[in-house]
Amino acid sequence: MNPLPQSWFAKSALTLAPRLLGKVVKKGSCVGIIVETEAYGTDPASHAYRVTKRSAPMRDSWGHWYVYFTYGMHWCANVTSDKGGIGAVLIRAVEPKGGLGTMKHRRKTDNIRALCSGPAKFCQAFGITGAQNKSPVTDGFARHTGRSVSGFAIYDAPEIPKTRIATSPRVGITSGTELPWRFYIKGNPFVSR
DNA sequence: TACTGGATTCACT
DNA sequence: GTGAATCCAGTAA
Repeated sequence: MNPLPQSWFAKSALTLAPRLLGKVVKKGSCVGIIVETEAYGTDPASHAYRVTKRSAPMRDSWGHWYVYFTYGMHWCANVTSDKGGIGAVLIRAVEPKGGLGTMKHRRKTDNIRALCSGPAKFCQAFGITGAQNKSPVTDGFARHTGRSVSGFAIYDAPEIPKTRIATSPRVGITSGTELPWRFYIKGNPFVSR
């Protein structure tokens, strides 16, 4: 299984979000399949709407992790996208495939369906914090530059057939005029509510 | 410097 | 279905 190359992420967030479904995310012993993503356009609710010091990784690069802290207690992991633009795709849910013991310990639950079925749950289960912010999504990039490998990467996997992908605008976020788009694998029990 | 609000989660009713 | 927990980033003054 090969890490996705940096160039693979040089597409718009709306294009990238459904194509990330089915890809494999690994960090240390933890392994999972991405089953739900979310893409924002120019919604004022999006961190990309106004580039600040915090959201600068979205402007400066693509194919990097953009990890931010929210609600005083949760981390959320995004993959930066949009070559020549500004954007990121939020990883909302992952189907656990490896390192379940570690995930259960971090999440303090034995309920496998509750391990990664939410953006903050995913970060907690995988031990993702601000330390991973701005690190490249691909191990290959790290090797190429000689930087230390983050150990936190997305690996290639067969495309999910479009017929298995569902799309729905996210409700409940009313600050903007444009709703973020949620993509998920139909029937997968690990997607968030 | 102080204040406000948030891409969430979970316990409780 | 509702509300509390919690603290950082952004903004206004």
